[in-house]
Amino acid sequence: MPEGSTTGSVSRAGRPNDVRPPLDPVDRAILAELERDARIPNNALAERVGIAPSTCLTRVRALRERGVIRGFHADVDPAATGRPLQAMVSVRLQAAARRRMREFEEFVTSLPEVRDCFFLAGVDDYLLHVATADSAALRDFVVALNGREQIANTQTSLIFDHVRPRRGY
Amino acid sequence: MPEGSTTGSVSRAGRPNDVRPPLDPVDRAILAELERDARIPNNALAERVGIAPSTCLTRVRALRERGVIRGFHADVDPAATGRPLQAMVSVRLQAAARRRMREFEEFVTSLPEVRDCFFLAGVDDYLLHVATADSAALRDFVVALNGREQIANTQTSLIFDHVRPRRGY
DNA sequence: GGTGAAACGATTAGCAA
DNA sequence: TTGCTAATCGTTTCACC
Repeated sequence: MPEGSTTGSVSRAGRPNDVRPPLDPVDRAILAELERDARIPNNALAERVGIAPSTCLTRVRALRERGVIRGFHADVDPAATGRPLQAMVSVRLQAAARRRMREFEEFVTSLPEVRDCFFLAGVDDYLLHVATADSAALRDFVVALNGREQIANTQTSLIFDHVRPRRGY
Repeated sequence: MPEGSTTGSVSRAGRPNDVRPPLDPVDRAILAELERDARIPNNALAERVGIAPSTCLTRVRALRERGVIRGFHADVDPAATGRPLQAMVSVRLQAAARRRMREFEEFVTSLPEVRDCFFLAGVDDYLLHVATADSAALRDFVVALNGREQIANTQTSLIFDHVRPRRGY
């Protein structure tokens, strides 16, 4: 890979080891399409964004390798798998327990009820997005959380609805 | 939870048009795999869950048609697309504005900063998961929200980290 | 629910801009 | 360096067991 003279004319003389070229409009179109439907065939994706299939494949692979695309996931309806009740549980740790936050994170992410764990800067330390079978299961979950001496208090809000906007890039 | 025929005690074949048979262990294995990697080839998926490829394809299609799988989405790193700063913004509406919640939802889901919008039962009405370029952009977003007369108040917490546990079914 | 052949899409190598 | 074309390879589909 020749680094010497050829790149000099265009390169923004900043980081010689820059492996993160900016996303061009085609990359952004690819991201928008794959976020909408991660299983669109490469042919169809290429046509939608206006490039050849092989080029499209190369770009998608590059986006994965650069970490722009972190993965592809199925969106499974929690209600269909026996967890129709969702809630947000904010958690405040005991001041002394903040030295063992890793331990807490490993604990909560091992619980089957927890869908997401956000580590926050604010009055609360964590926000947990949980899904349970019913209100009794949710109560059991919260009671179990509060039973750990690391935890100062929790506050639970039921989720009536969850909208995930279509994102454009 | 293979307990032989004991499920009959709760879910009876009462509805002749029941198009939602319970998920069997193979279905659950398929869901777990597709949630982990939505782009796994059908062959590999079939082998992992121990059925023939054609059967696997039929099951995946059925799971989609039944709404158990709601879609497949790429997970795009917000930082790589110019939005490295994430926050949770809780929103309380004016009492009078609760009759026009649809309007509010359509507004916030049209904003490019908003990744998720949760409609809550609790002290706050909404929780917004947002991603912005920097703290100035976040401030502008919150100021713009508070500028709408529907909104009573907001509270913003920065997100330091977000862990998405691997879910098993 | 499984099998095999035909149809389709994905991938690679080599070429053109 | 990037994108295109064409041949190979693997995957999906469908009729049938």
